[in-house]
Amino acid sequence: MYTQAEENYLKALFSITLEVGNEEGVGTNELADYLKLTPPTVNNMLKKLKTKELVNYEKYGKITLSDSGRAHAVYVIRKHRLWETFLCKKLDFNWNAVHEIAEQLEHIDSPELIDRLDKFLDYPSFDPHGDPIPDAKGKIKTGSRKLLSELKPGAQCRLVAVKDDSTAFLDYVNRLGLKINSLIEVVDTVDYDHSMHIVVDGGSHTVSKKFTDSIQVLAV
Amino acid sequence: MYTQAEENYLKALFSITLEVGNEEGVGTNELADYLKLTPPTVNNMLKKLKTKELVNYEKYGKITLSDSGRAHAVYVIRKHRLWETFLCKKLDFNWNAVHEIAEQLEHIDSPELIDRLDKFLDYPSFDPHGDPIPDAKGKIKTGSRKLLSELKPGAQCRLVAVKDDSTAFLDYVNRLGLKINSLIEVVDTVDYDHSMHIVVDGGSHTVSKKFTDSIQVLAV
DNA sequence: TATAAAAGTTAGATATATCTAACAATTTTA
DNA sequence: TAAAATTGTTAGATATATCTAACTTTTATA
Repeated sequence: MYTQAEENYLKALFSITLEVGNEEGVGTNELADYLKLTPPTVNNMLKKLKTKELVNYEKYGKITLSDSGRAHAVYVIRKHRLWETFLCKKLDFNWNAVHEIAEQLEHIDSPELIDRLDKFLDYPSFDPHGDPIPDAKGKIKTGSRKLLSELKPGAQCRLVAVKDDSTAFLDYVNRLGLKINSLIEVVDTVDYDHSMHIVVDGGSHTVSKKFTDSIQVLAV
Repeated sequence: MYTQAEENYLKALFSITLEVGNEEGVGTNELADYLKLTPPTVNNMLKKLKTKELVNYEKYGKITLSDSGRAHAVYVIRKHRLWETFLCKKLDFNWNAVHEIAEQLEHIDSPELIDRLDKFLDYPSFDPHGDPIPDAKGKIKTGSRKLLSELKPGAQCRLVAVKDDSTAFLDYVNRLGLKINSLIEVVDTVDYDHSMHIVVDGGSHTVSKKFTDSIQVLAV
């Protein structure tokens, strides 16, 4: 099986590729930066991951995940997001307090445990942050995720994730009554500064472009 | 905090002391045997645990837990047993299938997680094997645990644990309809071979001394 | 295109937790 | 009580995952 360190590298490679849309691969320094490790450490581990055929990598070249590497990365993400969902839905943790615990839980090695947890949570498709949870076959529901700022007047959507972790931002989100899965209606936009009129839970608000850029939604 | 290895040593020391009733302390080889490690490995770790003041230990002497060592050992046992309870009660695992997974989960480091899990499970006092779960203050419900074979006719008790892991035995236990917390009534005993007449769930059975020696109960 | 900057690698050290082989102390027993 | 058996320790090796310092290759730029 895979060590915790190995799983962290696989997950990091998968995430960087997604976030940066980095098709051609990831660099050693970039990965080191992301994992908060030094480049030689990463270089070292890369050799190991290569002999295990989890990554494609040549000296001085870019790093990509192999098929088996990607499959396991997706499984680690599945574990992480299922545990986050458990922590929030069942243990009443606040959704912004679960990440660190899930970082530990995601390395527990028991496929049966994960399948049963999935069932116990009623096969959720999204975690408390609105990120999709890969299913048992590794399939990830993509949907048409957009930023709230991209929507036109008249559009309806549901909040699936936020892209800002600051307390100020999260407090504001809460104050507006926004939660995961909240229905948001775009009433109007202001051309001048791209601020937006939205309706949430019957309440009407005007929010800035800065704000709508940090809200990820799924069109209804 | 404590590493997984350290937690395993602490737990082992606590368990050996309990099981063997070993008041004066544990030997290096004994501990090595229990943990399935070599004596030098244990010797090495002991030095480390001593500098951390988790054990009392002098060269060639017996090993005992310090107060802080014992406190943490109890906490690890609390974590382990709460997770086992979760796996059985919530995820429908069979009670003899949860140990290995709990061995992993017990090392997750988050006191808040454990407190919330405890609450979620409604503050259980016993795990699925009938072993007591230390409470948040480290207090362990002792009760008057006995073997079923020690009881006299007329006595009533509840099953808290079994001392045999064989399939044959467990199948028999199931066939009798015995579960954790089952009420058992001792009707009669046969002097000749110490077999016992018991009533479980309205059903009457005659069981051998060999059997009643493997059933731990708590008097009602 | 030559040089400077950035990115990547190698070599060697450290910490943890384990091992085997050899040796030392303690305990048992003949 | 001396020899044998058991128990415990030391020394040195291995594997994993990390680091720093020094060096090399690639890329950017003047």
